[in-house]
Amino acid sequence: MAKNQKDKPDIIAVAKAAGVSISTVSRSFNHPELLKPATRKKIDRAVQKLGYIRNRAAQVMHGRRSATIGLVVPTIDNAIFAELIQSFSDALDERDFTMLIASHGFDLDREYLMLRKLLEHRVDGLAVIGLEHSQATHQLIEQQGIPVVAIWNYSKDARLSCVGVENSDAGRQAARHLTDLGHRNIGLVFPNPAGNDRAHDRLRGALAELEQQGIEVPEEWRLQAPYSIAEAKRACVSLLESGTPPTAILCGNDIIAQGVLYAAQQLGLRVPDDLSVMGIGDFNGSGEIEPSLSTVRIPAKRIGTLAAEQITESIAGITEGISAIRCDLRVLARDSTAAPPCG
Amino acid sequence: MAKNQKDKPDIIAVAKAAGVSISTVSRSFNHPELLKPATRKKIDRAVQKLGYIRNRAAQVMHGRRSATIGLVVPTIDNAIFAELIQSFSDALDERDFTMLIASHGFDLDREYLMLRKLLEHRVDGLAVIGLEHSQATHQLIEQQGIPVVAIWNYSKDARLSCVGVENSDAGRQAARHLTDLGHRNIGLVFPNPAGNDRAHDRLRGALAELEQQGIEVPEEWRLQAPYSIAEAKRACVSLLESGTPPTAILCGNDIIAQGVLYAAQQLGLRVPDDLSVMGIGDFNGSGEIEPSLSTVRIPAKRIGTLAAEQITESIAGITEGISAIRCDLRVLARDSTAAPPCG
DNA sequence: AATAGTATTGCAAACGTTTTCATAAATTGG
DNA sequence: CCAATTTATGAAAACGTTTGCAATACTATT
Repeated sequence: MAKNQKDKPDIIAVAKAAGVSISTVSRSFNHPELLKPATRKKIDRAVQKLGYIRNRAAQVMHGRRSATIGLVVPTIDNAIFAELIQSFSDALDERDFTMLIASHGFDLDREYLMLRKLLEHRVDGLAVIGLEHSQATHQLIEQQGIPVVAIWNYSKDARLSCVGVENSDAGRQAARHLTDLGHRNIGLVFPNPAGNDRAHDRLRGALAELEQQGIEVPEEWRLQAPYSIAEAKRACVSLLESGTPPTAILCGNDIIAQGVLYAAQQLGLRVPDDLSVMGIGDFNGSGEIEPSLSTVRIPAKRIGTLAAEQITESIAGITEGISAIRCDLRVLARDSTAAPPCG
Repeated sequence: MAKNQKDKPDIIAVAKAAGVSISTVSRSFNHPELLKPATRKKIDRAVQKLGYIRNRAAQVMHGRRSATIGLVVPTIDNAIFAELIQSFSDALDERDFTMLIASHGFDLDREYLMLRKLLEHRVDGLAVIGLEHSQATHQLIEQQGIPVVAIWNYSKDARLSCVGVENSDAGRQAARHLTDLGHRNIGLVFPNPAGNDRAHDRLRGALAELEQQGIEVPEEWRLQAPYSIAEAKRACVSLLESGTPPTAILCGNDIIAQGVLYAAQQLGLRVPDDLSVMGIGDFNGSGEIEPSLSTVRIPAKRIGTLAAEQITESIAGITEGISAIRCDLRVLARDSTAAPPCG
């Protein structure tokens, strides 16, 4: 028989059933070593019988941790964020935390709202993506004095603790890989950098590297594409069909690169013979595409795990102040890039 | 200056600052229409000034909704679950709920633990994937009398409210598509069905359809692959290299299909001329792969949205009892399937 | 101007825990 | 066998809200 909403057993019911006081029951959960084994057993049996489940809300009210962490991401439905979220969640889980998650669709004003929402639930810590946030967000964090970790982007003098990679470096390395192969005519397909410091930094890094080598990228070779294979593919087709296509395309992430790869295939261009395609990210499956995608590996799993460690330690008071952890990048030269066609 | 953890302003501080009673402040949040506009303004200003954020935990203690829903999935890092999670989360968000999420890695015993964990946080409702769960899980749900929705799989006489598709039908339709094209030699690559009723049902449906048509699938053409492009690709290479490969491969989901596609490409097999590949799911990007993947479309977004509606309505008491919502499937015949090579 | 409503606001109990302090029980040493 | 510890348990305050009920301040009617 399904019980009615209201008659959820509470600690008092357990105490009665076990024939002990409330405090004793509470202790059996929080400091079991203080109880006589016999008492503990009595309580365990009562808990079992009644199907009692602790009420975290009541604990929180007493000033205890909520044992929850809030994560706010631009979007969940994104190969590499999904990988990150998974590892972050797993690592939290090992530490007995639960994850509250919210997404804002790359809108930093909505991000602020989501943070507030999570704060209402009294999360013990907060994780956000990237280091660029609205003024209101920074103020909120400052004011609440709650542990926060920024994931994905790294900067040695960040305002927030962070765990991530130097995205400008990712862009630089990707560009460098192409120029090392001899490319001088390079197209750029990146996401909209507004409110997305990862994309912004990558693009900046790539352009810096190219400029340093005296390479200029004409306006018509710079495309903007959202995070979508379909749209990247579509956007790219026109670029490749134009009279003078580049010999290589550098993409802001592997999803875009995948779209570009398919666009090339559709147009009958051979990769890498006719066109080199370079990604950033090394998403799940990037190594299995045919031709396998050259990319700059960003260790999503590792970042997620480290971020979880950082935030929980910060909550436990083990870590003090701001810490910045940089994860290494490395170019994975696979089969989608090669020297440009003889020229 | 970052405030100390402890001096978070509470409703009392706000009341003092606004020069009103605690109850009035509380009302300004929960029944603003009862307040004189002037009073409301005073309170708003005080809230603003102090940076007050409501404490949901205290509300929960008073018997109010926590405004949270717990979602337990096998894994977050999975193209189609990610899409589902996103739409579920978005729909919840519109209804002012927050999502707690946990994953169990296809281990139904861990699923039970996760549910308990979420219950400790007093979620107002619970969502799980599929209709197959451990005995303990069913008992827990029964006993707690909490609204639950099972997502992804549909059955007209399910023990739980559900929103999903008839997975056996998905398998059947996929098989049917191949046989309609004339295939009789069909390989099967599916995930491990243990604790995964979606995969199990699809496989069952496919086999039923094939059997009905007098087609038998030899043991060596039945492969098991996890949810991974890389592993599916690897597993499939050996099958395709064997002396007598099938003319078509039916895959348990689009990720596996993608792996199979790449395996074929790697081996120089032309799809669909030499080999047809059929997926199930219609993941993001499946239509853009070259060749575009034929598949059975499962409307993940729609399912997520409906599930969110169902669970929130059930919490609000609008819906009573068990309801089962079936979403339609349809075959998307794209470029990865064609008639078998002349035989 | 007095009365009857009605619109606002305040008081205090209740929600389910944890924890400090106090007390009772058990153990130890002499 | 008693005093002195040490161990195990209980009583009650506190946490930050919401809400039923009571009180007060208006408004509209006569």
